[in-house]
Amino acid sequence: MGTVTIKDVARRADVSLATASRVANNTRSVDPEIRKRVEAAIIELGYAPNLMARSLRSGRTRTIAFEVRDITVAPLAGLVRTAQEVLSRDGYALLVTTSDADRERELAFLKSALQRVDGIIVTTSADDPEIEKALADLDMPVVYFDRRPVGNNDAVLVAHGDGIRQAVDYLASLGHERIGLITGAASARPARERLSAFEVAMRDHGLRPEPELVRARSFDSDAAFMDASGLLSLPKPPTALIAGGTSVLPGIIRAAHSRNLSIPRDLSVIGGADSDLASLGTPAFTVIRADYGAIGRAAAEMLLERIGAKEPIAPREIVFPTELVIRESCGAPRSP
Amino acid sequence: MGTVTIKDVARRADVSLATASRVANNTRSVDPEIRKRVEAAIIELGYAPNLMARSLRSGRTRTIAFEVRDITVAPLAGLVRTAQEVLSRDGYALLVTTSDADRERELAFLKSALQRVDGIIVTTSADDPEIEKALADLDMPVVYFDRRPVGNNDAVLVAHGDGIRQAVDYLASLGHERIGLITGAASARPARERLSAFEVAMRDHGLRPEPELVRARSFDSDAAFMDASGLLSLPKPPTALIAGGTSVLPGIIRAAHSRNLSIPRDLSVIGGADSDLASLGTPAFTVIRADYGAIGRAAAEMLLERIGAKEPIAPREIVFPTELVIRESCGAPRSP
DNA sequence: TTGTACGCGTTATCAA
DNA sequence: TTGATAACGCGTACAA
Repeated sequence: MGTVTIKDVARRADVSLATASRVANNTRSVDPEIRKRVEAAIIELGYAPNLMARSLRSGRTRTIAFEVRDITVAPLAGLVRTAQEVLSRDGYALLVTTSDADRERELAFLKSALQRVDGIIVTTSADDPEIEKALADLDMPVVYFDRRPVGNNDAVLVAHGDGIRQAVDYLASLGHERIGLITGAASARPARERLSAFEVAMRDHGLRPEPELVRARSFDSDAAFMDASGLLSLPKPPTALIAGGTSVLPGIIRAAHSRNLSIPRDLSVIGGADSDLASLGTPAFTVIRADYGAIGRAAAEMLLERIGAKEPIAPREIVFPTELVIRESCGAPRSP
Repeated sequence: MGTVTIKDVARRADVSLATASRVANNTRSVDPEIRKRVEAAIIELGYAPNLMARSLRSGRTRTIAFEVRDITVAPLAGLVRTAQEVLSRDGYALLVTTSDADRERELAFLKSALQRVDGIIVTTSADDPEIEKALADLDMPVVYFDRRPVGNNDAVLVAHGDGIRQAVDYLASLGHERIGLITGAASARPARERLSAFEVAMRDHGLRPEPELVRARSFDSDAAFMDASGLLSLPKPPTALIAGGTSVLPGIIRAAHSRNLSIPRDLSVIGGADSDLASLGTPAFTVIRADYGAIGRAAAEMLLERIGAKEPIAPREIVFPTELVIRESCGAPRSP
């Protein structure tokens, strides 16, 4: 099909290029009758503005980039899904990159994004001065997920600390004293929040947070398996384990199975996010839940607001609550 | 930062615009010394070509669109993940859309993609003349997932039929005769393949595929729950259930739980894809597995080949095998 | 209110 | 081999 341009529309409606453009963009006022004529031409010819030409002119691309650590992690996929719903409603396309938290790939992505998008949503939350600088240099709106915003930007955050507190409260109420925590590296906010909340919550219950019962290394399932195995083979193993991250629960379950430990009889377990495995596994797992769909929506909405704003907007942070969904994976500690 | 254009490079190197462009694009031959000078200027100024201008000129965007039914379905997310790895290696960005198999959204997406991308990967596999037409009209390379290609295009397919055959063979070998199948609507190839393979496989074992034991409605987990509940409340319920789709297994498990049926004692179950729930649930579930990562890679590679091809390429289809991973969710049928 | 003309940054064509 | 120049399609400043 020979592409139809605004020129064709103008010719067909027998008006100038400029007038046709004005009608197409609803800018300035145009004589009602002429407007009718142009609109008819647009429809007849099936005119659609050339996005690249428009972007070149305006500097806007109507595209958003979403940098996600790993799209196969269900809550993150949920984030992408709802963000995309919101964005497409406003005619924005969504560019997705899985970075695997790899610095080089993140930097390459940011570089390529610069020209392609009007704004960015970032989920990789490790602190890294170089990446922070790259993001700051971008000079475009950024929404941070689970990370303090850099520069004049927004953030959507999960109250991971509250989640851990809820979990510790619950376990303590069941009588647990040796509680273990497995989470990601402390260089990222989610793990950091969990670690410090863990410590405070334990103390509040008059318990000593034993350093040997805490592992903060990786959100990866295999790493969690090894961490859990290590904890469970301690001379004095924990009686309860909290998963500080989505993929940690599978690792803990594998470790428990491999040692023939029964949950919750031998070990109480709290998952870091809800999932099919958590709700339908045996036992059904008590989990720390957050509404990732709502977070994705909020991130997209904040970004669009900021992109469309005439006046500068002060940095905003929205903290989303966690909820402890109590199921059957926790019981009283086994008598020593 | 004041954008640096090729004009600036030309001025700095004291050459014409054209020459600078030639060096930047490595097109035509350029005097070695001049080339040196221009390259130096490019580096000094930190020149990066403007993608929009380049796209406007060339008609290429170095972007691929990936239309996925639901990004939160793990195997599909895996597809996106590996496809993106391959694409980004070649400098391509990836536009992702979750369509929810909604016709309107798919059509809108295709329309918006037309201008934004050089090629498309499509996973929604329902037959729909209007969408097929839209895809054909697109006049750009398309790779179809789990669907016969339309026009001069490629497809990556899962051997769903083989998977069902493997499942039926296995269940028959355990002595099952009343085997049920729950899968999606037959308007999509994956379900269609499963249904016909099911019928053939059953007959091959001298069994009658009872229509009342087959449900082909939706891949959705809630729908699967209702379908499974219906089957299990039949006067003569099935002794084994095959999940023909990723999200069907959770539905079946819920239905079994709600009726206090024990797997595999009261009911044998085979999952439609591997997952945390399948491998770590109780019992561990026998599943039909496929390598979705490999499929995503293949799809991306075929698309890039076709985009870069000078000569027309004949339509290709790659069929990926399934493997029955035997675990503990199947046993002999309960004596009637 | 309308039209003319320019520039956004590239790449490609055509002479020199 | 190099350089001037014309598009690509659009939006808008400026003039009418």
